[in-house]
Amino acid sequence: MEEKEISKAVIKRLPRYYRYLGELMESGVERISSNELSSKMKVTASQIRQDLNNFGGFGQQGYGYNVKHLYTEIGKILGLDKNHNVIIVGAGNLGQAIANYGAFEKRGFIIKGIFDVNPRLQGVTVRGIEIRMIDELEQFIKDNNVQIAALTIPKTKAAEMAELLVKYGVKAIWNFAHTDLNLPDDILIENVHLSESLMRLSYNITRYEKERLNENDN
Amino acid sequence: MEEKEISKAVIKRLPRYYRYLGELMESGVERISSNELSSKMKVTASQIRQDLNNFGGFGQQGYGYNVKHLYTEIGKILGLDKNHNVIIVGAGNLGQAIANYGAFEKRGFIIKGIFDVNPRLQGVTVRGIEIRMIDELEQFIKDNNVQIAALTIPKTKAAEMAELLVKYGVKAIWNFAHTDLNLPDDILIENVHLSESLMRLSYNITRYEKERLNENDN
DNA sequence: AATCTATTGTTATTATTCTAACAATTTATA
DNA sequence: TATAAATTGTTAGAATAATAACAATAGATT
Ligand SMILES: NC(=O)c1ccc[n+]([C@@H]2O[C@H](COP(=O)([O-])OP(=O)(O)OC[C@H]3O[C@@H](n4cnc5c(N)ncnc54)[C@H](O)[C@@H]3O)[C@@H](O)[C@H]2O)c1
Ligand SMILES: NC(=O)c1ccc[n+]([C@@H]2O[C@H](COP(=O)([O-])OP(=O)(O)OC[C@H]3O[C@@H](n4cnc5c(N)ncnc54)[C@H](O)[C@@H]3O)[C@@H](O)[C@H]2O)c1
Repeated sequence: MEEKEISKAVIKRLPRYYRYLGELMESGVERISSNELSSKMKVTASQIRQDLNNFGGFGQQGYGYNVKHLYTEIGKILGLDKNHNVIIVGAGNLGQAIANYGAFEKRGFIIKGIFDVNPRLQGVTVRGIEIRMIDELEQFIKDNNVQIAALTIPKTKAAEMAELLVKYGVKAIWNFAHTDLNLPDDILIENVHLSESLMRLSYNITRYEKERLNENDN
Repeated sequence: MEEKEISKAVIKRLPRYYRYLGELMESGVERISSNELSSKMKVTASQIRQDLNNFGGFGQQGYGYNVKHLYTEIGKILGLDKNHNVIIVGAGNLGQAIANYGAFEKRGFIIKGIFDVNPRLQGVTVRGIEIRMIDELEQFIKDNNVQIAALTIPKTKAAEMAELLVKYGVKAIWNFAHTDLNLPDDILIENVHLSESLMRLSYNITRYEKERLNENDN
């Protein structure tokens, strides 16, 4: 029985559905139609139905979707029904900000440890989690079944560290360093390139200013 | 003279071209063909040529692209040749991490001020930048020609604060709160939804594990 | 129980994005 | 200076994604 390949675009939208359904659930809404959801989320109802249908018929004709059920199902699809063990590599500004953010744990992302090379950070704790030195990394990953490593170290060190993490058994890297990691195909990479995001904003500001100038010319 | 609309997909790739060209420039490479760049960046040469051609013919047949020139031109397209005044609203974990990150200034994103509601933070400085209280916000935005606000406050306050920022004259919001902002069409929004990024990783981990199980069944 | 209404699942159509192909043009070589 | 090689800009074609349409079906109404 072969699974139909789900397009990347659909996956990208799933967390947003999940968020909206969670909010609806919290405010006590029991059922919702693709049309109502459409106007809330500002996407077409057609797209909602098609997206959801990739994973099976969660709705009922004439009724709509049961909010709680749909929320749970999307959660399962996203793998949020299971815990994921996470380490943070690089206990600098960003690494500590992430470590301090409690909400990830609620979604099943358990921050097991934080690592750094700076000996002055050894033993310091962030939200009760101890910062450890790199020499403990290998053993720790194996002992704690670490799946995900958040990589928050300078870009010059990132590629090398990523390879080490993979060697030690990490399966997925959440990469904040401004560089592309070249790792085996079975290693999952999710890049968070904040400066690219800021550049897109800058592009749009620039374009918008240009447009306004052109309009004034007419 | 009408400008051809550039597709979102192209804009999303521009910062990555910019990064690669910057690195090539630093390592002294003077010219590059779409084919060479293609193998470095792992995208098709065809796409590179088509992307760049949206903005004009930067290359030369038989020669390729001049790295420095192309880098400069893409910088201009992205609006990186001008400074942008930025404030950070929310001096918590994330807000301070961003404020502490010096590299944005090098690209022309000047962090002018940091704001919070917590009186205990008043006067504290981050990388020399003073944390101010919200009552100074309006005047500060006007005095400093602030274009971009990084929004790093809890999601329950984000929508309200975003409206305030717009009212005071901010043109673009870099939104880290986990919520969609509904603002006038001429206000630019760039969302950084970290938990969505983490959920995508979780989805892929889950799917990959499933695939391996299926393979073993055969 | 029959009919009407709402709303999905699914197929068809349209739009967007990506890749391939190649003529035009420049540089390098003989 | 003529010819060959390299490589772009651009057009054509293929693939992917989004929207629209509608038949099928469940629930509500009479
Ligand atoms: N802070 C931001 O807003 C921001 C924005 C965009 C990108 N980034 C990127 O995120 C990464 C982290 O940024 P930051 O601001 O937290 O930097 P930072 O300098 O505050 O922290 C980096 C930490 O990594 C540690 N480190 C260095 N090499 C290491 C190694 N081999 N193993 C383990 N730890 C190591 C350092 O000791 C330091 O504590 C950088 O690549 C940066 O470019 C950060
Ligand atoms: N830290 C992370 O890793 C992370 C990850 C994902 C999302 N986020 C989101 O980013 C935002 C900030 O996260 P954080 O970890 O920095 O939170 P935080 O609690 O550390 O900081 C929030 C700051 O905002 C201030 N604040 C509250 N209301 C304000 C207002 N009306 N005006 C100005 N300041 C106000 C608070 O005093 C506090 O200093 C939140 O929306 C959070 O959900 C953070």
